[in-house]
Amino acid sequence: MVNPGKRSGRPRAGEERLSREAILTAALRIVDDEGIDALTMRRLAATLQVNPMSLYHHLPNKSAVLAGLAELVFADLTPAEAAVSAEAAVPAEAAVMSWQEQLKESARAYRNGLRAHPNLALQVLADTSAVSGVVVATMEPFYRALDQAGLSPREIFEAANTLIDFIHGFSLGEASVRAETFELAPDLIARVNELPPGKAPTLTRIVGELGETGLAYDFDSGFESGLATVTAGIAARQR
Amino acid sequence: MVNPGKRSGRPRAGEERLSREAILTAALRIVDDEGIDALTMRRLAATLQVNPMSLYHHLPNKSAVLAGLAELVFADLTPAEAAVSAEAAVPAEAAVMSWQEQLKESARAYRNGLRAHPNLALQVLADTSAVSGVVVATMEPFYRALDQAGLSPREIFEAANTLIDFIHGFSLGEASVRAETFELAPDLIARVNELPPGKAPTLTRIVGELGETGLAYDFDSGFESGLATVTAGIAARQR
DNA sequence: ACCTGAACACCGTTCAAGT
DNA sequence: ACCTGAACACCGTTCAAGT
Repeated sequence: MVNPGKRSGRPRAGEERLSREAILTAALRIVDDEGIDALTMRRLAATLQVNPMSLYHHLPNKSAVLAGLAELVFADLTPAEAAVSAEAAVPAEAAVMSWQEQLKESARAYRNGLRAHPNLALQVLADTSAVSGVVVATMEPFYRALDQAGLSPREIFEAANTLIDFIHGFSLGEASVRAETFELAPDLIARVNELPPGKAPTLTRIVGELGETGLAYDFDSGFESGLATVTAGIAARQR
Repeated sequence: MVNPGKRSGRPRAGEERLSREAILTAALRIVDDEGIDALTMRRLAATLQVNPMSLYHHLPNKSAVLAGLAELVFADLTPAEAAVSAEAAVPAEAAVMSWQEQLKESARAYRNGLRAHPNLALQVLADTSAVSGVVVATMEPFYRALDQAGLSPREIFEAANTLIDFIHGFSLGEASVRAETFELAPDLIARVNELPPGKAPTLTRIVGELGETGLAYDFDSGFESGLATVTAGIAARQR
């Protein structure tokens, strides 16, 4: 008679049962609202008004929950047109975009997908496991754009990896800042000024000159700059 | 009389005392040998033959231990010549290297530094906090090479960020594989073959063609490829 | 000043028992 | 089949007490 909120035994008829999907949805909510550390099996069970052990009937352990969340994020990240049948997939505007612009658009979408759940980004980037088929489907737009650039299969493969690595590294920094920790770029100036003189002379000089012209760093322009560089590098190697 | 290995009270004269450095060294050993999950305050104290609470006199909490480890890794990563005085720092061979080759060499050294402690890579990349001055000193070789390329301060800043983001993303994938999880590139072929047909047509076709020519992926060549692309991109934007 | 012991408020997970 | 209660073997950390 204690714990009136807790059901016991089999659920009442017509009541929604516990399911892998319901568990993952609740877990994602906790992570989005309170961060990754707030996600514990006991806490998760409590929000579902269920015994902690009930979860283990739908997911084998906690790391399966985390892997499931990573999968959810990548599922959202898979572009809508990929779900449509093969041929009619390319939207009208895509036809008039250069392959460079297509590649950049794909990269922006990928980054935005990772930003949708900042508290989970680290987990997703680290644990690219479990992601099953979902994560590879995510790479389709990159391959499509690079295919139009007339690269060889090997070159497409390597160019896609390079671009994705850049996005991952960038997103890592971006996620770290959101997680209230330090990041290389924005705090750079302050840090450099604290360095012992002579420790990094070129860095000190360049950053000093940057400061004079008034450096306004933001992630969006940083991303665009990197994207332009990587794309130009791919184009340069193509010729 | 129980726990004969445990000292109690003040340490005997002449015996080495507990210190922040001794704690971090022991912690790094545990992480290198048994992985990041094996590092607990209690376990750490046990290997130091000390009460768990003794650690808290030298480090405020566990995350300070992890931050300290990240700092250790970056300290090893700082190039030796940076410690020398400013002017005479550049070694003889550097003078004959092109800025591109200097940049690539710096990138290789940075990657190798991150690989030195694979079990810690994720922590280091995620928690770039705490790294204090150590991490920014790490960027000096990149700035030195880019400065020789004749870029503007702003361009140097952005190019360095882009290259470092690429290395971080690449190292993340590399570390994940060592941590026995899945990574995008090597397992790609197997994964693609399991995709529902029509889900990612270009990807499927390209990877299929890759398989025919016999794809042998390894991280070293993947890194070199990405490095060449990013460097070419920087050079292309320079002109 | 530095170290310790006991205690608090948590964890993830196993296992046997309920309906 | 699905859910539960109690229990096990851990955690990080606070606090008061020892030397």
